[in-house]
Amino acid sequence: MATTEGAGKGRTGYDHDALQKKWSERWRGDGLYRTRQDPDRPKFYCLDFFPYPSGAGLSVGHLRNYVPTDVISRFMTMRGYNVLHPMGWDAFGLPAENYALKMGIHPARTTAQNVATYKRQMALVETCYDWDKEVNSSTPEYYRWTQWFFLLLFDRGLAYQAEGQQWWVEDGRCWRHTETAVTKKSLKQWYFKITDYAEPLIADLETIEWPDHIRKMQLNWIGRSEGCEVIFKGLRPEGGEVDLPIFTTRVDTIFGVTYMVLAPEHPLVGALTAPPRRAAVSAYIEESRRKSDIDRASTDKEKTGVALGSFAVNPLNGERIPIWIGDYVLASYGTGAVMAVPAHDTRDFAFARKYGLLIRQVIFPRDGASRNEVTGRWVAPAGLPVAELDAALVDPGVMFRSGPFDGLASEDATRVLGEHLEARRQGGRKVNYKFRDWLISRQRYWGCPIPIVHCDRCGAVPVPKDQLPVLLPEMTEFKPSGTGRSPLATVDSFVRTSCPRCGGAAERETDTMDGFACSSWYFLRFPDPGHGEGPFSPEAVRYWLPVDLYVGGAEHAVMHLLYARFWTKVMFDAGLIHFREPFQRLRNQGMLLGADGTKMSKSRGNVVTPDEVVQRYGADTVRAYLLFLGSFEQEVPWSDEAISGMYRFMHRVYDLMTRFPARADGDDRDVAPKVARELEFWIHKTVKKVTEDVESFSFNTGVAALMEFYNKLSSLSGDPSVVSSAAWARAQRTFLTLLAPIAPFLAEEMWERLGFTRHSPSVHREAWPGFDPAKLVTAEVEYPIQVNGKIRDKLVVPADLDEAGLKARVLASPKVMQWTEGKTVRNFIVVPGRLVSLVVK
RNA sequence: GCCGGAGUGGCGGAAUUGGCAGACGCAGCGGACUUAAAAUCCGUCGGGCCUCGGCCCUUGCCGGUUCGAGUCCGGCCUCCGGCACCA
Repeated sequence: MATTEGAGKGRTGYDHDALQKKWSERWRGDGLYRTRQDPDRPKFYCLDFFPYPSGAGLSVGHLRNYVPTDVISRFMTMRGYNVLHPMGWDAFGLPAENYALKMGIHPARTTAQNVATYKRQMALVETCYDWDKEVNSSTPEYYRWTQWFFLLLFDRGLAYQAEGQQWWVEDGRCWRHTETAVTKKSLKQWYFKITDYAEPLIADLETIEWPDHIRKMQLNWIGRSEGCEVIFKGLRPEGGEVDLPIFTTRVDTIFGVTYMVLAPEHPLVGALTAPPRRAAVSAYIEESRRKSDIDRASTDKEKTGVALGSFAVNPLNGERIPIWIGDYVLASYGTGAVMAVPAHDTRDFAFARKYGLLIRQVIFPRDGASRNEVTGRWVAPAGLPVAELDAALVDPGVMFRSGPFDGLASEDATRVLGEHLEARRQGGRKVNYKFRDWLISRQRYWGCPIPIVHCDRCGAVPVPKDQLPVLLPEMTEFKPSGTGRSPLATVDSFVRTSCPRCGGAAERETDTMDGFACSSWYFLRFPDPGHGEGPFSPEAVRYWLPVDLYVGGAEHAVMHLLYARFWTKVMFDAGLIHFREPFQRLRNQGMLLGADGTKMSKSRGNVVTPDEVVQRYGADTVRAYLLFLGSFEQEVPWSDEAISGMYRFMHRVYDLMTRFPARADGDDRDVAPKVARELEFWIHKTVKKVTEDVESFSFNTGVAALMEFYNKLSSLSGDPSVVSSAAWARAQRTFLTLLAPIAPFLAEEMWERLGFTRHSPSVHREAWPGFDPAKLVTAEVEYPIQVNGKIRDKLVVPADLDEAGLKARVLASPKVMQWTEGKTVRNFIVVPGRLVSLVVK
C-alpha cells in the first residue's frame, strides 16, 4: 500500500468516508432495513449460511458471500418484494471451547466479542440485515427450542442411543492428534435416524433449484444401491447354526462364492472362531483396531485377513465355504459381512490370490452368446473356454455353472433370485444405503445439552417440554475428563436430578448436541425470533418460508444441507410446517483466494480484511469490486491493483454526475434525434442487462454493463445539447437506480444532489426500472459477411431489409466480389440480425 | 480409482448457448497537462506478415460433425473440488 489516501482523492469532491457517515446514520434513523410484511406484496426470503463467529473476524473472502445476497435483497426490495434478509450466529462449537481452555475466558464471552466484531465489519460494507431478527444458537432462548426439536425426534422414534466407536487419546486431553497414542473406545451415544428418510431425501432433490453437482454429492453421500440380502448359515465349531446375512448387488454371481469375509468387529466372530484359531483371530482384531480409518480405507493398501477355521453354507447350492475376517469389509455397511466372489470382484480376487483361495468363474460375457427367444435364457457358445483368470471379470454377463439359473442375464438376477430367496425365506430383494444415522452426541461442554434424564427404573426419559431449557451450567473448568465423558459429568448440581416419570433419583444426560442440530432449524426462527410459544411463529413461517434463496460456501454441500432437509421433512410429517424442502434455490459462491493465488490464511499472511480496504477505498468500491472480480461460483484471487480501477470508476461517476447535473426543466427539442435515440437505446439496454445479470448471479457482467453505460454517457457529455436534455436526466436517473444495490452510498448521494428526491425520497425506495424491448430495436443492423467461413466484409443495412434485398447488397459488395469472382455461390445463409454466410466454389 | 467442475491475451475475466473470440477492468506502451512527479484526460493494446488495402495464425492437445465450433461429438493432457475397499 503506497498511500494511505485513495488514488486521486481530492481531485473531485468524492469523499467516501463522508458519504458513508452521512447516509448510514440517516438510513438507520429512517429504518431503511426494517423488514416489511405488507400483504399486498410478494415475499422474498434471502438467507446466508449460518456463520460461526470466529475470533479471526471477517476477511474480504466472507464478503464474497454477504455482498451478493445484499445486492439481491436490495434489488428485490426495489422490485416491490417484502424482503426478509436476516443474520444470526451458529455460536456453539469447539473453537470457542478450545480458545476458552487456552485463555481462560468463558466461551459465552468470546462469542459475544466475536459477534460484535462481525456486526461491525458487516456494517462497514453496509449489508442490509435487519438486526431486529438476529438469533444466536447458544442462548437459552434459542437452544430451548433445539432441545424441543430433539424431543420431537425422540417422540417420533427418530432419536436413539447405541454403542458407537469413538477415537480417544489415552491421556484424554485432546483427541485426533497424530503424535499421541489413540485408540477406539466404545461409547453409548445418541443418533438421529436420518436413514429412515433416505427415499424422500433422494426424491425431493428433483423439486429444488440447486446446482447439479451439489445434488449429485448428496445422492452419492446417501449412496442408494439395490440388491439382495442372502442368509448364509454359519456353522459354529461347537455345533449348531447361526444366520449370517449378507448384502450383495451381484446376486448373479452367487454360485461363484468360494468363501465369506466378516468385518473384524462383526458380532458373530467370537462364536464362529474355531478354538485353534483364537489367538490368531484376536491378534488380527487388535491390529485392525489400531489402524486409523484412513489406513483402513485406503484402496491401495493390501487386503489382509485371517481364517476363522469355521464354515458357512451357501443357501443356493448348499456348498460349504470357509469364513474369514478381513478389515476390507466394513462393519458399518450392509450387514458387516460379504460373500466373496473372487472371479467377479476385484477386491475378492486380490484377497483370494493372496491367500490361495478358490476362484470360480460363473459369469460369461454376452458377446458371442445366443439367446433362446422362448425362455429368454442365453446359451453359451459351444465349448466355452474357462481359462484361469488373471483379473476379476466385473462386467455383467450371463450366469452359468449356476444350476437352474444358467443362461440368466446378470441384470435379471436380482429380480429372479430375489423372488426365489424370498419364497424360501433365505433372503430377498433389498435396498441399502451408504450413509449412516447421524451421530449427534458430543462429549463437550459448549453445546446444546441433550434433554434426557437417565433413570435406573425408567431408562432414558425425555425432559418434559415445559421444563425446557435444560440450562448449560456456568463452568470454569471444562477440560475433557479423559474418561470419555463430557465435562458436564463433573458438575454434580447438573447431573443429579429426579426422574420426570417416577420421581426417583436420576442422572442427566451429559452429552451435548452436534452443532448441525442448531443449524437444522434456524431459518424458521428468523421471521419472528422473539416468539415464546414455540420454536417459531406458525403465522410468520407460513408467510415467509421456505427460504427463496440460500447462499453460502460449497463446504456445506452435504452435511448441513442434508441435515436441515431431514429436519424439515420430520417437521412436515409432524404437521408443523407446510413445505418439504427448506431452501428453494441454492447458490455457492467461489472461494476468494489471496493475491498470491492461495487460500487466504493467517499463516500465509495474505488475508485482506474489510477494515483495511473499506478505510482506503470505501464500501461502495469494495462491494462493486467483489462483484466484478469474477464469476460468482468460481474461485478468484484478490488483487490490490485491480480494485483501484473500481475506485477510479466511483470517482468518474461522481465527477460526471456533478459536472453535468440533470436539469429538472430539460427537454429534448435541441438534441439531435439520432443522439436522443441512442441515449434511449442505452438506457433500455443497460436496464435489461443489469436486471438479467443480477437475477442470474452474473454480477461481474452486470457491473461491466454499468461501466459501459457510464462510458457512453461520458462520451456524450461533451455535447451541451445532450446534457441539458430530459433524456440525459432520464439516463442519470436510470444509472443511479441500477447502481443503488451495488454502490448504495454513491447512488444515494448523487440521487439527492441531482434532485431526484422529487421522484423518491431515497434511491433505495425507487422502483427498479423496467425496459421496453421496442427501444432495443435499432433502425440499422451491421452484418458480418462470411465467405467460406471467413469474415470478408461488414455491411450496414436497414433492419427491415428482406432477404432478397440483403442478398443483392451482399453480392454487390466489392470486397465480397473479390472472393466470389469466377466462382459460383452454392449456398447463401442469413441468420436474421446476426450474420450472413456464403459458400462459394 | 470413481463422480463433479475448469483450461480463452502479460493478468482477472466476457462471449445472447452453434453465429464478428477477447466485452469490462488491471497492467503495459504512446501522447496531453505539469518545472517535475503523482493524479487526471486522449490514444493504443492476442501473435506474425504487410505494398497500410489487407493477409495468415490464435480459445490445453489430436481428430470429427457443420456454411460456420471457445461452444457439439470421440480420444488424450493438466489443474481444482468431492467421495474413496459401500460388496
